[in-house]
Amino acid sequence: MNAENNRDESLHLFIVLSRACEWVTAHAHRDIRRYGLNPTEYAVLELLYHKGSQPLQQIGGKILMTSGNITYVVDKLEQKGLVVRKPCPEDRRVSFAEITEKGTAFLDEAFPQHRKAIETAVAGLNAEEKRQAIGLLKKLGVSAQESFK
Amino acid sequence: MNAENNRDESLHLFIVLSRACEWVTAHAHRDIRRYGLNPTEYAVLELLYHKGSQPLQQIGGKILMTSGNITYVVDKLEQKGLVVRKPCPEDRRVSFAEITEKGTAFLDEAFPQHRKAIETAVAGLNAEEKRQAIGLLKKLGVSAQESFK
DNA sequence: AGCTCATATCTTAATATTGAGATAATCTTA
DNA sequence: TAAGATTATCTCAATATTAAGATATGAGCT
Repeated sequence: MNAENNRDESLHLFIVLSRACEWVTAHAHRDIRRYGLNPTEYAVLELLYHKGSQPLQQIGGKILMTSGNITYVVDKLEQKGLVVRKPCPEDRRVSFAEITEKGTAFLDEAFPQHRKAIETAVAGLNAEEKRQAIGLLKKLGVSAQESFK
Repeated sequence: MNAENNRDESLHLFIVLSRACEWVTAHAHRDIRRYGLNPTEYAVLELLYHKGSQPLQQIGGKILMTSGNITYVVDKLEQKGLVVRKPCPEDRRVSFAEITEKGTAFLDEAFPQHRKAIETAVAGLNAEEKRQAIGLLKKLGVSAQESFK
């Protein structure tokens, strides 16, 4: 393999990666809209549901988002009663976002449906192919993150 | 493998797919901003550069975007002198977007740099792994698109 | 304590994107 | 040919997101 082929493969990889992600995401977003949330709101809510309370800052790290947008999205979720802010006792600069009972009840209902939508979206790969894809994508994601200084 | 493991793998696949795409895209976007364009503008410009003039409608199909946004983005590119609208002689509802000389000269310069940025972003996989990933992602993307009725 | 630097959140204005629907041209088919 | 359906673009208001920087806290040092 020469340098030129390698070039082409890199771009090609980026294209098919983007496509696959767009279309699987299209399934996910369509599902989320049924719940009256936008994708960002859902992503934050699910993060809190699965990982517990988070400082706003860390939400931005886990879901790629600027700080201004985090504030905005958490405001929205707070208005809907799905999330509350809790001041951090050790560091008064820090606010935690915490899911409310209403938020938990909501995701208890919505999450299994959401999971089904994702299963449908990725049904084009069989179990072994999924396993392979996971391995390759994990490696790719980690290295791309690390080389993004 | 039972149904439950399969479930978990689907979600897991979606997560690593999203992550990989986010981080590779982060490289691409950072590169694009150096040129004074936003990612959508760049995507439209590159489409015209590589595939020639396109009806606005078809731009929306190739880059997932709503029609209102296509109008807006093509306006922006037109203001910057990188693109012009050309009416279609056969169907007067249709406008083509066409890249200008200035736009072509711009991408002659920018595209090789952009390609390098992508190469760096995906350098975590070797040639064989890229080949495998391309195969799996192509299959996944096509099936996700097809099942998104 | 006071100073400086780094960090976390928030504010605000500018920009980007969506969603609904208006407008106008083409196609279909009776 | 005329009516209705479809398609392509555009308009515009509402919403989402970014970018820059303001504010406030904490940590380390003297």
